[in-house]
Amino acid sequence: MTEHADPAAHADAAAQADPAAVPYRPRATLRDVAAMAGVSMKTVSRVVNGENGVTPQKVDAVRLAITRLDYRPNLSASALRRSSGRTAAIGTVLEDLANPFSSALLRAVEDVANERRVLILAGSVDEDQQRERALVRAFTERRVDGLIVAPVGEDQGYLRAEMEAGTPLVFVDRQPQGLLADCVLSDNEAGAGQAVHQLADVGHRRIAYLGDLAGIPTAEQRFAGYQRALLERGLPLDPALVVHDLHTVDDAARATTALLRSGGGSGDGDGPTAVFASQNLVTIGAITALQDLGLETSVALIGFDDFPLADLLKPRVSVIAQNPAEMGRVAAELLFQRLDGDRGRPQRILLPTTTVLRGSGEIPPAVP
Amino acid sequence: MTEHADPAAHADAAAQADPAAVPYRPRATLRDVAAMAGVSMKTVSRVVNGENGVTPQKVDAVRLAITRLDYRPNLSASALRRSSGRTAAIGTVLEDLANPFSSALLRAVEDVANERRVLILAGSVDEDQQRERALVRAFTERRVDGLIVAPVGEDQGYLRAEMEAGTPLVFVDRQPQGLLADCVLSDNEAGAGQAVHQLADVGHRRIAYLGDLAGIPTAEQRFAGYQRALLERGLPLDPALVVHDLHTVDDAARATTALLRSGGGSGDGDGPTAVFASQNLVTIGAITALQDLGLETSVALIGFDDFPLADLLKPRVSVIAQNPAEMGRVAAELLFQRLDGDRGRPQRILLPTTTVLRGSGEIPPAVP
DNA sequence: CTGAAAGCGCTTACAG
DNA sequence: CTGAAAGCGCTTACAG
Repeated sequence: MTEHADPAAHADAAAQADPAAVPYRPRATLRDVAAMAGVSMKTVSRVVNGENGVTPQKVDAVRLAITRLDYRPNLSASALRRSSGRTAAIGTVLEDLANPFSSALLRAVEDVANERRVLILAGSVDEDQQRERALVRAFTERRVDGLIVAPVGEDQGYLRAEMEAGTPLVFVDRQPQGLLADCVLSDNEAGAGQAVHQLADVGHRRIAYLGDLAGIPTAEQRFAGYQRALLERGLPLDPALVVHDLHTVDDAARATTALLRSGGGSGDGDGPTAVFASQNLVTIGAITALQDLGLETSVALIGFDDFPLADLLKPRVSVIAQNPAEMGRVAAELLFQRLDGDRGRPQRILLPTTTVLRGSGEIPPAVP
Repeated sequence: MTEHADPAAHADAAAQADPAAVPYRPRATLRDVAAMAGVSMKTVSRVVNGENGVTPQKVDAVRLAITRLDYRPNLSASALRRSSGRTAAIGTVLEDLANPFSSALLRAVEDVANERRVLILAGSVDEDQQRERALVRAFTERRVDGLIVAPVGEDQGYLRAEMEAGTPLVFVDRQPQGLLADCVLSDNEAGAGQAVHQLADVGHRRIAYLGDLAGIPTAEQRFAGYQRALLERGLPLDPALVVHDLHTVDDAARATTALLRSGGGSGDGDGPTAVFASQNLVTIGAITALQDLGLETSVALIGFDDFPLADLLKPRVSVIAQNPAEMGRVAAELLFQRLDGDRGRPQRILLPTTTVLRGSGEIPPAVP
């Protein structure tokens, strides 16, 4: 207010208050603490690291100096010199930190790491091999203690050098290619099979498959499960009911609409009477299309992967649920087991999926 | 297989293949590269950092050695010695990495940071002040270049030392207390006002407020907006229509049920004819309750904060949408602006909310 | 254009 | 119980 009344005074005040003129206060170092406490750096180091064999008086003097100087140890410097070299940080490379699957997984990793006071570096790859490699490199250049990776590239052989250097590595969601390493996966094939069996149990014989990009290993496994279950049920595999390469909600909605228009969902044409959507976004696209066509209560639907609010929709959406949090937890525990020295052969852990019947997967085919 | 036939052979094979017997290959250092290339460490350093003034022959020799040794520079060591001290990593302290708001925000921060080849350390506080401080401390001990914090504690004064040491700090979602610093917030009060005005426009006079823990600043601001809008509309503030301290879906569902049973949602009692749910989980709880009571098409509802699938529910759910991605982007850009030397006075950026009318917010009160 | 010496902040490996 | 010297992997500040 005063400043506006008197520009000159304002300028002066600003110059004086100009934060750029105030140099940053340098951080106190171990040496500063030692000087203030009147002891050697080694003694301060002992106190900071909780080693014993320091007289109480010196401990107090050091503690006081630490408080007064607001000393924060530099963990990078400490890790550099330490024989273990541990940085107490791990890197997590995921598909997209914003999607529910990745973020639930990340959160579970965090919870396990947190118990050990280990921090998380995280990044998204967006289905881009270059990003995967760039992130891994960036993490290793910072000497993370371990890596959890949801691989997207076609070859993870480039990680061999890291493994040989002793950096534990656990893959999640998708199996690594060209490298033998720990991994934690959903049992995609069995899960897809469960969906088909459920739909067949209700009486469906024309079950559509809506799948993600055919090159993705998880998509392939789910399609394999679909095929195998049809076989087990003695149902024909009708190519007209199979659509691959759907990667967005819109893709899936369009494909669903086309499929149902071709035969009607009433069972009286050659269209499907039930739909298995092999992935989250595809499921949502299918729901959108079913709603638009007014067929949501007459065509059965089971989606792979659960999603929030699935039980608030009408009908409630039945799903084959994965457990990303469990995947993250198991992966992190395996990683720390390796960090603790376990050098047994690489493990491949398959996590079971859960069939969650809420309504849409129980709709029977219309009786002609 | 053979191993099972001959346990001794197996043991032998295991001993020979025992990975614990294989020592990890130590990582190559600058010194190793220099030795192999026949140059000094300084020359290697120049090549690694892309400085010029090195003869092409030496550059080639160094590059060759780097490739052959699979050399990865140690960025921690480099940062320790560098005058800037930059670690090319920032810390992000959020409410819960698994919730959609936090994860969308984090992802946006990542995208901005990624352009500058800066990495993200991230952690969840779960509404716990201790965790907030512990995470901040852990991040600063690793000398992150900057901090983005969604504060939960009642006082952020403890961060003053960090700011004075030159670590830029940007708060998101909630305003810091006891510290003047940059922050990026949703305009909660105006957003809540928009909701009430919309409902009043449709004819509602009895609008319930379902709120989060009363101590949370954002909840307070939303309640303030609710009150102010009622005043502007000349509507009475009926304490019977106000419920605070809802923090879970179940809390909210119970409160909604109680509220509607008390007067019926039909407008003929003294219950509400419309509901303003001030937070995501509360909105979902309210929807659950409305559906259970069969009132979802007769009681109007507007939720604060958008959520996935809101437009697949019946009726579609109207919301006051925040923009967590924009919040993250703006916060990150502000942070990097500070890192680039901007030492202007702290900014407080208010992000506008958007009213998204999808159906539930347009339901008129029943005519008695 | 190139490199030897010193030092970032800390811990190790000793010696007293 | 305590501390002086050396060194982790790198860059700085020089000197040639």
